[in-house]
Formats: sequence, C-alpha cells, structure tokens
Amino acid sequence: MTDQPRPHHHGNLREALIVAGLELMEEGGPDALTLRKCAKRAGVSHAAPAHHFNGLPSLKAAIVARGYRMFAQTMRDYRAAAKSDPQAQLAAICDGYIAFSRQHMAVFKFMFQPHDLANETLDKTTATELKHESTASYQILQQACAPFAPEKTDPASMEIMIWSLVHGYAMLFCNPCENGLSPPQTIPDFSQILPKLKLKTNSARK
Amino acid sequence: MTDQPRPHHHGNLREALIVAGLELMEEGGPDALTLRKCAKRAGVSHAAPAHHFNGLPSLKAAIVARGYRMFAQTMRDYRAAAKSDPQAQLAAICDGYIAFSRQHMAVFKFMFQPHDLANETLDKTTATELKHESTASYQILQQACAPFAPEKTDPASMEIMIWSLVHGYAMLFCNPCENGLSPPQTIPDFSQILPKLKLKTNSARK
DNA sequence: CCTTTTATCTTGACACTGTCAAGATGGCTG
DNA sequence: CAGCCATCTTGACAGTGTCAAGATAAAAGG
Repeated sequence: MTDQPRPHHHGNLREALIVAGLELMEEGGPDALTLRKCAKRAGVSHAAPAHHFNGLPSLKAAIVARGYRMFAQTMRDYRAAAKSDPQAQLAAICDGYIAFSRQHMAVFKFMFQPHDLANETLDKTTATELKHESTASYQILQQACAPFAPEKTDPASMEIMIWSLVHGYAMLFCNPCENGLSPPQTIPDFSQILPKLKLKTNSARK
Repeated sequence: MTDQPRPHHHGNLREALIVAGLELMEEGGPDALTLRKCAKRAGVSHAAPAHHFNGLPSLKAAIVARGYRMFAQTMRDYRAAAKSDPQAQLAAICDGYIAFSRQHMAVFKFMFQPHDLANETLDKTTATELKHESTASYQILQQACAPFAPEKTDPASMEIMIWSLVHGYAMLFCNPCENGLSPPQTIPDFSQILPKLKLKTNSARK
C-alpha cells in the first residue's frame, strides 16, 4: 500500500525498457517503438533511458539481441523434441526457425530488418550482447548443417544454402501479401521444400 | 539567367520527391529519408509533398515501387545477355537479383524491409503502382522457374524454393557483418550454390 | 478577353520525437 | 559520518509528420 510511485531507483530499468520496447513493437509495429514511450511504460522520466542506452539505436540493438536469445531458444526446444538423426534435427531447427518467425513476427521482422545500427554508436554492453546472441543463433544452424557438408568442401557453402532457404521462406510471410513481392495464392509448407534438397550425410557411408 | 527560384508549379514534383528520397537513402541510410528533406531537395516548401503523397508511408511505398522497377529491369537485362537454355536463363536472373542487391543496397534493403505501410493508408496512385511493379518483378522469376517445376506439382513450390534461396543469399550481404546473423568468414559465390539444387527441366525428356 | 475553377504550393502552427545539459536523489564505499 | 557515484528528473532545443488556411498560377468556360 505504500504506493510511492517511483523509488527513484528503478532497480532494473534496462531490462524493463527492453520488454517495454518489445511490447510496443508487437502492439503497434516497428514505428511505435519510441524512447519516450518505453520510458513512460517503465514508469520513468523521458530522459532516463539515456543512462542505459546511448541513444535509440542502442535500445533497438538490445531488443534485437533479446530477439536472438528467444530465437535460439525456440530452435533449441524444437531440436530437443525431435529424433536424433541429422535429417530430423535439421528439419526441427528449420521448423523452429519458421515457428519463431510466426509467433514473434514483429520482433523477427525487426531483427532481420537492416538498421542503421551496428555502427560504433552502440554502448559496449549492448554491442557485445548483440554479438553474442546472434552468433549463438548461427551456431545452432551451423551444427545442424555440418553433417550434410560434402567432404573436402567448405561447410559454409552448405550452411549458407540452407540458411538462405529457410530464411527466405520465413521472410515470405512477413509481408501482408498486399505489398512487396507477395507470392501467388498458396505457399507450400516448408516440410515439402526442404526434402527437395535431397541432403545426404557425409558420414553415412562410413 | 532568369533565376526565379521557384516557378510555384514544380512541374513534376512527385517524380522529383521520389528521386530525392532515393538519393537521401543512399547517402544516409533509411532513417535519413524525411519528408522535409525531400521537399527541400526538390526546392519546395516543407508541406508540399502532402499534396502528392498522403503522408510519409506513401512516399516510402512509392520509393519501394520505383525500386521494384529498377529491380525488374536489372533482371531483364541479365536475362537478355544470357544464353537461351533454361538453366542459363535462371542463373542469369539470379545473378541480376544479386547484382541489384549489391549495386543498390540501400533501396534493396528498404524494399524488403517490412514497413508498416501496405495498409490502406496509401493513396491510390501509389498503391496500384506498388502492386504493379512488384508483381512484374515476381513474374520474371516465375517465368524462369517454370521449366523446372516437376509435372503434376504446383509450380509455386519450385518458385518459392528458388526465390527463398536467392533472396536469402542476397540478404546475407545486407548487414555489415558486425551485427545480425553474420555468416562466418567467406561466403561462397552464388554460382556455386545454385547448381546444388541439381535442377532438371520437366520437358527435357520429351 | 475576362472570370471562375481547380490543381498546386506556401505559411504557420501543433504535438511528438531524440538528445543534451544541469540538477536532484539516494545507495554505496571509505 | 562524509563523499562519491550511479541513477533518475527537469527543462530545453532542433527536427519530425501532419493539419488548416491562404496564396498563386495554370487551365477551363463564357
């Protein structure tokens, strides 16, 4: 009942601002993300965020980093629930990839939307956070692709092919089908597309 | 010499605003695109654009539409310079796709970045323009993919697979390799990736 | 030729944004 | 207890999109 509205020290403002930003984006699209609105939603003055993020781009980067964390976790969950053979593992990760893009479309769009950030204008915490979470996500995909890289070839080639495929596919659903390169009528399920690659494990013969 | 600065009637303000917007975006990134700056660059008062675009989203949509036009033209040029067999035609279109994404990276990123637009807030001219140019682009890809769709299957399946692949690949280069899902070291050329699909024409046997 | 209409642009204003500077608050270390 | 320092507030500024009202000039109609 002691309703002192603001204890002056929020306690965990940085975190609160990130989740406020996520909420705002899910509710009103990317342009609804605003420093002042985040501050208000966190119950804090309009200039408070400046002490945790060196500007709006840094807050955006932190949100993207948070998105990567959720993204990686989704893929891990799907992977854990699948069989252990390489095909099933890769398919599971792709399913997780696409599932995340549907469930958290706003964040997903925002994550892979090319911002002006990534410059050196980010505060160090956010920059390292972003780097860490994004490489963690990529490594999950990388591990799943490794069994399919033909011997004597750069595994990156296979990674990029699969990554391109699933990412491009996920991106197709991000536009409301009215503008942009909207595909014709119905889009086949990804489970019908991945097998077209006819992937073979490199150690299957051994 | 009769330097009357503004003839009050610009003559072709809509067009001038679009190219101004394209320039601004190439120079300073997506966030540098501003109604007022476009107006100033076109030599016009800050509220003039409102008479040609019903708000900033519409101007953005018009710029995207212009991007699609250049995009389609690039693919047509590449296609025209290639051999006439289906493999070469498809490869050429993919090369054009990727070439455009490199040469006009700012616009390319902007085109495929999910905006809040596409809503019904667009003025009719811009909306139909956008729809027209984007479907024209997709049809080019569609035609090139058609020969490879296995009979008795929905050709959309093959289109989407190839589209996903080339689009995802092109997207990989849009981030300055510091943030986002940056791939490891070196990225193989797309000419090494497309053949992995081992595409066969459906009428080759006939 | 003159008048009326209409498209086009200007001016001014408003609320909102990000960002900076300066001060207030309160927990922490010494 | 004193002082420090991270944290937050207040106030201000330039820049933004958007709206309303008026000015301008080209076109249309007699």
